[in-house]
Amino acid sequence: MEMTHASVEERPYAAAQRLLTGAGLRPTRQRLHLARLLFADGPRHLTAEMLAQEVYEHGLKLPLGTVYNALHAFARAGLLREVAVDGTRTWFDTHTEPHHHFVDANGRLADIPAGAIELARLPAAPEGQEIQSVEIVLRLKRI
Amino acid sequence: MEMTHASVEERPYAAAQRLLTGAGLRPTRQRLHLARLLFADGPRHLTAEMLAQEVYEHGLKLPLGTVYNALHAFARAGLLREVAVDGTRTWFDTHTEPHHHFVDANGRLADIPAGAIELARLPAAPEGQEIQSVEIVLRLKRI
DNA sequence: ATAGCTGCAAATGCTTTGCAAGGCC
DNA sequence: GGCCTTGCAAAGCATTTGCAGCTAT
Repeated sequence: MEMTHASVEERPYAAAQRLLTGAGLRPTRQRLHLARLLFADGPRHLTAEMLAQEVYEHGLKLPLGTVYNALHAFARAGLLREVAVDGTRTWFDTHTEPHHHFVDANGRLADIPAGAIELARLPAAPEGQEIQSVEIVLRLKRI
Repeated sequence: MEMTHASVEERPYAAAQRLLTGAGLRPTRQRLHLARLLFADGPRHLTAEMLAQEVYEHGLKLPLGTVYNALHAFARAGLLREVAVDGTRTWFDTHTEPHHHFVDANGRLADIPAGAIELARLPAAPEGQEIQSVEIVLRLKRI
């Protein structure tokens, strides 16, 4: 009787469960909620606060600290990527392949489609170092 | 007698004075000090705190708030450029021409020489917007 | 059982702001 | 004199941390 009820509630989390377990993360209730919101649809760009707000709108309330902890755990596990494009807040991107971003006048992010931007030449890295990543940001303004 | 003494002390500030006045900024004592440190030599990348520390080492002590005010005034006047490459602090760059940056493992910035990096293709900006700037960051790691 | 999470609240670090006093034109 | 800037301290924000209690394995 518990079983039946539980399975109805938990089925939607099955994908999230696999995702977390596969990444070596404990599938806690909080993380499952977050993963479901993050990875249900296509690529997303959001801040911890935006995500906490979404959680809240879905009827659960998570402390911001927990949301940060989870997001960092996800990022460490390779499920998310942190993007630093403005000095004030951290964006988390569910799209983890190398790609670049538009930043609009309000500071919102959008992916630049793969292949739409291309480098013709890269400098050599300074002595004793190597290039780890290339990040291109195109800042937009309204016409 | 005042005259002579003053001129000896103020001569080093002549260039800074012209710079500020030319940019429409009042050449206050604090700004002159800062401008002298910032623009004496080649391109520099620093944070408000680093600059305040330098001021202190030169025998004057400026509140951080004043340093921030001055840096923002300089940036508004086009003497500096703010660079957001990490989510925690704001870098100020004395090099105002369009150019790109290396960010090393410690978060320190270095200019990428003009021409060492080149774009082959840019995406179209989304509807109703246009590209204002292109910012490329090459993150480095130690080998 | 136990290593790892969560919740909460306090702490942190950078940056901004308010406002009275001071300085430049 | 009038407006802008400074100094100082307090406030603001996003983020992190400490720690007791909980939970997944």
